[in-house]
Amino acid sequence: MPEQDEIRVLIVEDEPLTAEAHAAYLQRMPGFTHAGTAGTGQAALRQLTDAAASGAPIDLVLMDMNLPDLHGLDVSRRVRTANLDCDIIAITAMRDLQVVRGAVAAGVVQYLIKPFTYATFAQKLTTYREFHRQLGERSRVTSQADVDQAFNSLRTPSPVTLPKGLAEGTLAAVTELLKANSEPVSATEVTEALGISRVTARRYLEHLADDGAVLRTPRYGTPGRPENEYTWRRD
Amino acid sequence: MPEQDEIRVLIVEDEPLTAEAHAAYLQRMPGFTHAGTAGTGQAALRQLTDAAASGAPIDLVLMDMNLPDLHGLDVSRRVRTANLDCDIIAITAMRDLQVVRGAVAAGVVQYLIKPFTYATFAQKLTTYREFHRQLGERSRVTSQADVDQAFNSLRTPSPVTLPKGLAEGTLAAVTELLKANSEPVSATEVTEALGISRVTARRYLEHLADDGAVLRTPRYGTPGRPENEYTWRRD
DNA sequence: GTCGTCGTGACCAATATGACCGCAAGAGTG
DNA sequence: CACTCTTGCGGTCATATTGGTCACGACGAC
Repeated sequence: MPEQDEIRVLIVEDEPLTAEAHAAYLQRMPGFTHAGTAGTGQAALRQLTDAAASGAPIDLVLMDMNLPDLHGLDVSRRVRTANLDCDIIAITAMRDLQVVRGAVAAGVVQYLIKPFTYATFAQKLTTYREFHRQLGERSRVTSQADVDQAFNSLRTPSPVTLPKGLAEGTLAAVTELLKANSEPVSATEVTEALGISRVTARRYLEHLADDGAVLRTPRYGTPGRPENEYTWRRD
Repeated sequence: MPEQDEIRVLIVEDEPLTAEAHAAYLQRMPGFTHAGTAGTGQAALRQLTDAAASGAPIDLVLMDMNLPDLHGLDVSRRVRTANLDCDIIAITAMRDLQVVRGAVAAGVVQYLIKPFTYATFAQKLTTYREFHRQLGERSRVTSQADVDQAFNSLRTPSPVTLPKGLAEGTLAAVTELLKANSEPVSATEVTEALGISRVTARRYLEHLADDGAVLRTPRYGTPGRPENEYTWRRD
């Protein structure tokens, strides 16, 4: 029985086997309910409209861009025009830049490139669930910061790139250490464990925190400036 | 396509003075060109169509949501339907959550709440410029990581500047606690709940009170100096 | 050489602590 | 009953303490 706060998902995919695979992936994700599957753009629009009329609207669409009748972007635009209140995650094998740009313009919240692993899939859905939860628990936003936070929650944590001043090996070592410890780790502990300086340790920890890969929380209670603790977060 | 590296911006705003102010702000931002101003939704759509036809398309629209003829979200949807390739930054005084959700769905890349400072404005535009640059320098995306990075660059939180003596993390924790309790909270309770000292708790509570985010009322009846109570106020 | 990465040390910032001050309740005194 | 004193608790301030921040220099790779 789908609860009220479950996210109802429509899968739009013309290849039956792929659609089934996506549905199987979806079933492993808590908080999501598979509300249906559509093989064409027209069918998707019809199902969305019916669901909205029947009082059990679709919250999220996993939309393949390559459909037999319409392009996924066209379907997305029509969804917007019809004022159907749902979010869209684009799934495509196409790596065309114009499609990515168009997807952003069409209000796509996430973009998955086929083929993808379950881990990637789960990460995107978890990120979306966080976004959905944040917007659901308030009826009004009170400040710019609230809006920024909502937008920010759509970020995917994982892809860690290397800006200037950071080396791959060091980053790997820090990441490894964080993954090994389930307990929060302070910059000083990283310093001691890896034999690098406190400044360097902080450089990498801060970078990971900015990327969303680790959680940064201040620790109080002791005199002096509060110490930041860093925790690796799996989702 | 005669693409320049400058980002061509259309300002959509019915209040002439405000439109002028936005234009002035825009002029201070390097990399952006003020391509025109529209006072109504219809005029905006016309200018966008004309610009696309003339070979100098608009890249970005600063769209006020409150327009005399159409709602900004409607204009956005029509832009999508007309397949006009441009991004939209929403500007609004309305804090309705539905508008925020609708804005995300309509492919709005940033959301500014009026009134805003130049710093906030600049931050949003800088974020967008980064996104635009990332998508511009490649003709094809090569991996999921590339797409994630592009999406993430749209959703980076704004670095808020705090007065001296206050830390972002601590302020967030105090704010969170106040939002959670509908009952008035005393400084002592904040101390116990967060594990911070009374002095620190008071510094943040006073800051929030000065900002108008919380209400400060003295409580009598108990021996000793009257205790200040702080209540989060949701508008 | 030049660029990129890391360490060093001085300086800055955020917090806890504790002594002191101020305010109100309630007891004590006339 | 009125005035004063005691008492208790929160606000205020100065200071110690600790971690964060920044600029620059060292060192290795190309």
